[in-house]
Amino acid sequence: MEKQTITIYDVAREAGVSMATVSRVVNGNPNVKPATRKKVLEVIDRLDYRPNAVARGLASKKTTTVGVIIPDVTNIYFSSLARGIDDVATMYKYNIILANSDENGQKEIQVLNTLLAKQVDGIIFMGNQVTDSLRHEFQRSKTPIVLAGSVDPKEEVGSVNIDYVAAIEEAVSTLIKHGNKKIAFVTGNLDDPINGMYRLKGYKQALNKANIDFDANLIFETEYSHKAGEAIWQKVKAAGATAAVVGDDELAIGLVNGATDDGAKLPNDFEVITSNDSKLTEIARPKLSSVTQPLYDIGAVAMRLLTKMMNKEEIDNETVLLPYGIVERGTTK
Amino acid sequence: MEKQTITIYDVAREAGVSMATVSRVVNGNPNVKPATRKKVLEVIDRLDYRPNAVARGLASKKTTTVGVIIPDVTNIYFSSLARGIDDVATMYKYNIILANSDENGQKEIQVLNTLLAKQVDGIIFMGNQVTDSLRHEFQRSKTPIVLAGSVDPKEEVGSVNIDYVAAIEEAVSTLIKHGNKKIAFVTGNLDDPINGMYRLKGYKQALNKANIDFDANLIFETEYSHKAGEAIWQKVKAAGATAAVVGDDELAIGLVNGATDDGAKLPNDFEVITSNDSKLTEIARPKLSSVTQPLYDIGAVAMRLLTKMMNKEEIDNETVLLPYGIVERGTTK
DNA sequence: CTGTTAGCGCGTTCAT
DNA sequence: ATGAACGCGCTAACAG
Repeated sequence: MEKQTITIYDVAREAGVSMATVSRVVNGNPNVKPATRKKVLEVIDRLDYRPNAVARGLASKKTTTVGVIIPDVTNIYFSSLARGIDDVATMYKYNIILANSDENGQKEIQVLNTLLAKQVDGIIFMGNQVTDSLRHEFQRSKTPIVLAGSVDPKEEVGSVNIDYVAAIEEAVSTLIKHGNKKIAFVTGNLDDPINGMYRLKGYKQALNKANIDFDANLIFETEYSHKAGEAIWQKVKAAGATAAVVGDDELAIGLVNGATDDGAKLPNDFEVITSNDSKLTEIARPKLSSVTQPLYDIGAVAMRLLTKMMNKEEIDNETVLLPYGIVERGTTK
Repeated sequence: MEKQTITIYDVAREAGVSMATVSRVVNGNPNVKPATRKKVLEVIDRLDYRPNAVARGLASKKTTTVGVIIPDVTNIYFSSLARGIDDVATMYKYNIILANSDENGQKEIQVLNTLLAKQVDGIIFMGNQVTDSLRHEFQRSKTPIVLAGSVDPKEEVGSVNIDYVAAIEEAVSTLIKHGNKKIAFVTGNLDDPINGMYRLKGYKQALNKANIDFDANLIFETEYSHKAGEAIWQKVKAAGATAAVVGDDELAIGLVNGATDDGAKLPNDFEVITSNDSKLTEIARPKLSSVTQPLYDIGAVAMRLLTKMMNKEEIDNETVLLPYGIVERGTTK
């Protein structure tokens, strides 16, 4: 199994120079006479030499690869972020090791450890919550980490997000303005601070400003899936809600479909505003009104931030908030 | 920047044994006296030692990571395959380097090269077509490669797919049985053999068996997006088609939405059968009838096949076809 | 069962 | 501008 074993040494010998010189031209070190550079380049080309990144990694202590922990690539919200991450990673000559965690705490720290063992230069984490054990692992490794579309209430690690509190407050206020008094809050795991702390807080604030009492029966915690959305419609309806803010697009479509299949006419009989503005919102019928957030950019900016950290550059702000908005499409009056 | 630099040497010294012994216990080599194993393990735990995978890779010439070239993670079809790939990769202790290619030939070979430079143990390729330059790169590296949901007409590289010819023939036949005579064939790039060769062949065969003349005006080549589907509806309609087989779910939903928004009632006014049976088919309204194919499994089996190749096991069949089917949901009578 | 000794392929001083 | 030599952390024979 002699895998392509042309080393820097072969090139050096063939070109009549030393390994050091070859290394220099490969790494673009200017201290090489143009003539010899040309000669070396030529040999490299002729021998079809390809630098071994592993050896390089060992010697330089840099792998030019970053780890990305993602709950599930199959979820359009996360895959959109991932795309942004990969694009700017590529832009900065990094590669991505992608690992699905299913938001399972144990898998997460497991994966984190193998990522660190592989000497990734940095890590981007997407997931429900930064548990203490996870934070512990983060800290004992000096590897830079940034959260994308995920939040650490203690703000001990860099992150890029939107202002979830304000976004949901605005969404709920919009619904209130449309005349709704009983607005369901349908979302995923409330252990995720994005749901249980921020979004819920925004929800309550909007209610408060409108002098509407908070009703715990209007809070629905479920999973991010179309099926879960369909299933929860009856409960939402039974609770007397006339509208809902939903934490995930797929879930929202499920709810909308559940309502529609049940004979409800949206948006007149029921209104919904979802949270991620993924492409699903335009695919659904009626199209989903939504909080807008720049998914691709969240990933892209997170990766950009990470490059700065890996590069030990000065960083003005470890936690960046990107702008959000509200678009009203077919599920609001 | 003293990154956690506890080496195998530190452990050896601290435990009063040689590096070799430490290496043995770390790698589960049975030739170690239980007592010393225990001692070493204890030191490893106390020192919080983590084997450096890069050094290991250099020494063993195995990185336990495989490269995955994907057109776009954001496309549910591919991300479904990716999920299957990652899951079995994890199962076999591999990690995945994920790289988006946008089906851009140049990016593909570019990415392929950096993957090889990083010494991945294997590669899974998803993409339109295996161009000659790509095949050239494949061959000059002795690295195992398998295609997932992608096809190489020359069958020179392993792959896992479904029988696209038969699947589409069956889909079209179903449409014909429903009384349709003018059936549009709406798909992506015809340069992709899956579209231009296999699916198209199945389409023609079905027509042929029903004695329906092939009409080139019913062939629509576009891109895999919802928008493209909406846009092409008017053309499909103008061509007089009463039904369509579509090569991508997002594209199909676009077509369906385009028709519906235009006042058509599906499935009575128009029928459509899509090709991937991704979760989008259940999300859309009406739900999409579809060729079914085990997306997750295609990825999983591809990865499994790759592990065998990396392991130099005997392989009975380099190109495996998984079963497909047809489900009729809301877009067929 | 355990220790010694070579590399793996490349980056990086330190001389020259 | 270029070369010699050492080391990155670990695996893999080979002895013992």
